[in-house]
Amino acid sequence: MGVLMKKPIQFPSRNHNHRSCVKRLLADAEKECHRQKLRFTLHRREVLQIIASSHRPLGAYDILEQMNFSGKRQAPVVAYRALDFLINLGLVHRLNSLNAFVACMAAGEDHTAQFLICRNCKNVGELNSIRVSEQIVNDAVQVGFRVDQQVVEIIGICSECGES
Amino acid sequence: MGVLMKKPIQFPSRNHNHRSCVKRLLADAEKECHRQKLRFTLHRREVLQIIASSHRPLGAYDILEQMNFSGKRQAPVVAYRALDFLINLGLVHRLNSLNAFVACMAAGEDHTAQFLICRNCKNVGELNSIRVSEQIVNDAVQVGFRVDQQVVEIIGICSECGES
DNA sequence: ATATCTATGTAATATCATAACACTTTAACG
DNA sequence: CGTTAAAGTGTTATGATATTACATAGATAT
Repeated sequence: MGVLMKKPIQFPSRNHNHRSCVKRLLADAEKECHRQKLRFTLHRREVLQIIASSHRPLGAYDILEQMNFSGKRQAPVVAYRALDFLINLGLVHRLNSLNAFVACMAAGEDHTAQFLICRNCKNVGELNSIRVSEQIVNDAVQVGFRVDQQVVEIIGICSECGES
Repeated sequence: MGVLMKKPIQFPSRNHNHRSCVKRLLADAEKECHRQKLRFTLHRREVLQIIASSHRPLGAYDILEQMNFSGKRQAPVVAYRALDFLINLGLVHRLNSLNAFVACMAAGEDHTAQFLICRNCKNVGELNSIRVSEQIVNDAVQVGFRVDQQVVEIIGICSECGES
């Protein structure tokens, strides 16, 4: 208990309403861009909105398909540029094991993202366990390895899908 | 100490001789294929040999380039088929964050592979900490998530590269 | 011998991601 | 303001990674 458990992150429920996620993320983005004097352009807003509207990871080309803001189909690079921006801002994460992207559920909280990926419903949650990340650093140090970045992606079955 | 530390896996030294790794892996492969009545064909042997000759991760097309056994250049699918086979056998691992492949350093030991990837020398070691994998399972269970598979890839600086 | 399963050869294509470069917009500053 | 520098966009092309489909060949079993 105590400091480690300050905010247990839930796996998103199956019929969870995304509207509040979208709203919160857009607000976070605006605030953060203002603070860092970065531009929250239309492409960037559009991509964030698309990603935040799903807790399923989306591929870059899935996102691209939904980018109909301007009416015409955009080139891939347009999506990738916006994604890079949002990832650097910490609002979007890339799932290496899926070549896909999800909105961050703990934006601004400075975390080492650890993902729970449900094989059944495809939803993604964040574990973000300080105990796990510290254990990794401790064990790596034992072999003289200095940790800069951790990729932790856990595949399994979420609670809702496991109930059946 | 005790059971957890039974075999601390070293990060491979920079000028480590790979010949013994290759030999051991090929022997493991033969043994395992014989046991499971699988065929250790020439393509499979060649790919394993190429991968085992490096502790740097190799892309599928890098491997393909070195597959000159038959003299002529092979189609990509040839490398991928052999890689799939070797991965299923547990002799090769895929690094999701690099889209690349490495030989397993703990073949046959039944482990959840966790990788240490040096940003500088590009060598890859295996951490394979039971404490880390158990911590992941424990923390996931807290949110009702059943873990089937773990992807743990740690990027940083190995001891040799950190000495400077 | 022949049926069956596994592996191979080959071509084509799908999927994911970046490079290069000209042009436009924004912000910053004298 | 007007000029300049930095950041963002549009467009085309290409690079990098991975799979599908299907015909053929080899191994194994009865």
